[in-house]
Amino acid sequence: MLTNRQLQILQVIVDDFVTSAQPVGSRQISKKEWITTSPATIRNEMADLEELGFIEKTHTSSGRVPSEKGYRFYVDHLLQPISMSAREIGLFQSVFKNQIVEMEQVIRESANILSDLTSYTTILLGPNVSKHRVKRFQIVPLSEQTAVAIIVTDNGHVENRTITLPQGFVPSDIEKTINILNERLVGVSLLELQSRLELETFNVLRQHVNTADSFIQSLRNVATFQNEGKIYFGGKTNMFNQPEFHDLNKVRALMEMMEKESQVISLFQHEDAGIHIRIGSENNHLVMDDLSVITASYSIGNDQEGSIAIIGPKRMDYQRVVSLIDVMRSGLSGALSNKVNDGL
Amino acid sequence: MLTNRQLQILQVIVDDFVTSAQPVGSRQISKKEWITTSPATIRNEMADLEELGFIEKTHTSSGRVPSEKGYRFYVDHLLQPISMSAREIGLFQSVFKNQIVEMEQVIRESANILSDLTSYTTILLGPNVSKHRVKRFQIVPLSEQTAVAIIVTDNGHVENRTITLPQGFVPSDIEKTINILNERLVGVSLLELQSRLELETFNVLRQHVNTADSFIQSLRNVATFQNEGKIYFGGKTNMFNQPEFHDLNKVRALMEMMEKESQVISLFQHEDAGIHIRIGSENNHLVMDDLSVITASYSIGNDQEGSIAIIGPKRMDYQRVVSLIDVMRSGLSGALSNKVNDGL
DNA sequence: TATTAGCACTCCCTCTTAATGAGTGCTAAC
DNA sequence: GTTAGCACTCATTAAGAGGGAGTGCTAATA
Repeated sequence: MLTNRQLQILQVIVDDFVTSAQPVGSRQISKKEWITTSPATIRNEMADLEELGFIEKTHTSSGRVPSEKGYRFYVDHLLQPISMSAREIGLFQSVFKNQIVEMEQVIRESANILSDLTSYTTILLGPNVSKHRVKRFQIVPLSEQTAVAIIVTDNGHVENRTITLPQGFVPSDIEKTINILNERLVGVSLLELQSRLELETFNVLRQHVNTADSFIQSLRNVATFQNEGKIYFGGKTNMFNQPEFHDLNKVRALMEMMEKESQVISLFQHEDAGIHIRIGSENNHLVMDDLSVITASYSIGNDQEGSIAIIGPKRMDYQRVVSLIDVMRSGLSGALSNKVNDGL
Repeated sequence: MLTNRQLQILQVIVDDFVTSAQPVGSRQISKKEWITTSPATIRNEMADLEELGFIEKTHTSSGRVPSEKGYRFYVDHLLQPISMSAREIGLFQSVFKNQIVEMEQVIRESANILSDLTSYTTILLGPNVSKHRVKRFQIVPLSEQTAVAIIVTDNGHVENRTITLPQGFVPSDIEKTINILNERLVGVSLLELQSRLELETFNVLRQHVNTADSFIQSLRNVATFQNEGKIYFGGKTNMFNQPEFHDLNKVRALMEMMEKESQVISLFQHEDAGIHIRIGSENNHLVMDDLSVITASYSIGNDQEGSIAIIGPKRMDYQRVVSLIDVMRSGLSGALSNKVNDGL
């Protein structure tokens, strides 16, 4: 168990290192007015803290730097919520109050604001469409052989695919197909759509419509959706400002990671909802060893969610980011749920 | 006018510098088997070439490097088409032959292949939708107040917007609106759509439908499209491999540029069609001073086009890239025009 | 007259060395 | 338990030396 004085010292080390990016020495700590002991005493305490694994040296005679364990302890025990400045609050309100029409735009703006305020990189995961429910099917023929199939969901999301029509398919066949699909599948969630099609709808189609297997295959494709929401980035190049990223290889690795959708998505995986902080190697990804990720999820209406992530150096201003992400999550939830209730 | 020997020497300097990224010295040039003169003579010629502005030194006693004027001359007069390897041809065919369904996917893959083959960054501009023609309007109500308006174009492209319905708008009003829109606007290009709405359709609507000005405003929004095609990137991080980009600030500036849509679009602006090469400062953009951009356009069907750009260091393998981009342009044009003819 | 060998000179790059300074750990005194 | 004092470590910076690649010029050569 850490003594009070050790807690104080650990806190100063983390806080100072977060702002300066320089190893923190005993003299520097002793300068804080609320620290009354001499540098020598602090050095003894630091030796203990190091032995316990909370801080480490960059070389034999350097100041101390928080270890991952140190950050973890700081995040778990020393973090205190801070309040936001008027300017920040204003910025948030500008996105949410401003009657913005499209959900997509709200999310996009949010990502930018968050990255501006933190000067870290922000990733927003849009809501997963798989819980939307079908509102309407439509098939619009383009030519003898092709048509566009459209699904409108209860949230106003529109999915569309180009499909191939069977030989000899006539307009009345299209009408019939549309009717069958709408009769049977309106209200079904996109997640269930595939299985519902297989289990019943295809059979009905085969009975009533001059159809072909290739057409059914096309419809199968229509019902296949991306499993995850769309990804929005804010401040992709912000990491260039961080001194720990003055190394080209690191920047490069990070940039490459962000180009790969699956790797980005994996940053968001969590057992439960709430605000999560993953520090350095806790991300289980070599590229992320020097980075921390703070994630939270926001909700839209009753059962849909999206996620927010802020990626910064391990030496991240956790207090601030946690506060900001919390405000953003509730702001987004509020703004977007309203839209849903309005039927949008 | 340059002598034959000067042409030869300039060519060697450009070719060698392109592959090695190192200033080229007289001795190195004299080693080429088809160069028969001694280093001393070559030095004299180089002094002349330098005076004429085609090459320059990085410092007093360094080898020579092509100047922008030198590259320009090389590109205009010394470039010879090269043939592609079997492997490369195979790669291209895999995108175009493979019966890929969605146009978007073909474009995306093309960007990746091109960046893989060149190890530069590729940008593809999707076709501009403004020349598509309306195939069908659809309005799907979501709630009392909101609905989704959908436009399907003759190419199978789907545009959609959420709109607000006027108070007291009933289903039959929606039916009427859909009919009016489809009667009057099918076949109109998206470019003209706005003006056609204003000139006639809105008046008809006002006569037949219990409508409101807010509704008309919504429809106006529906007819507003992005002016340019979608942007696809390939090999965004390839520039990290180029030795001239071992400077963090340059990489950063480039990355930031690529995040800004308008700046990316401006790379494509050209008076006429065909393959264009812009070298360094010819791009009129500070960030691009060390970069060259080769652009070409591809066509889809009769009157739509998209563009291809390859961004590399000024020290770019112009011959190869020009060949590749030319193959890609005709391949893309062929593949996508077929799709259009199939009605897709 | 065009070409070339020879040579002094320039500038970059790398390696070494020395000086500086921030910070530590330990010991002994308070 | 705390602290002053001091020897020690290591990163960082600056200055200097040596080597190498390449040039420009001059004088000799074909």
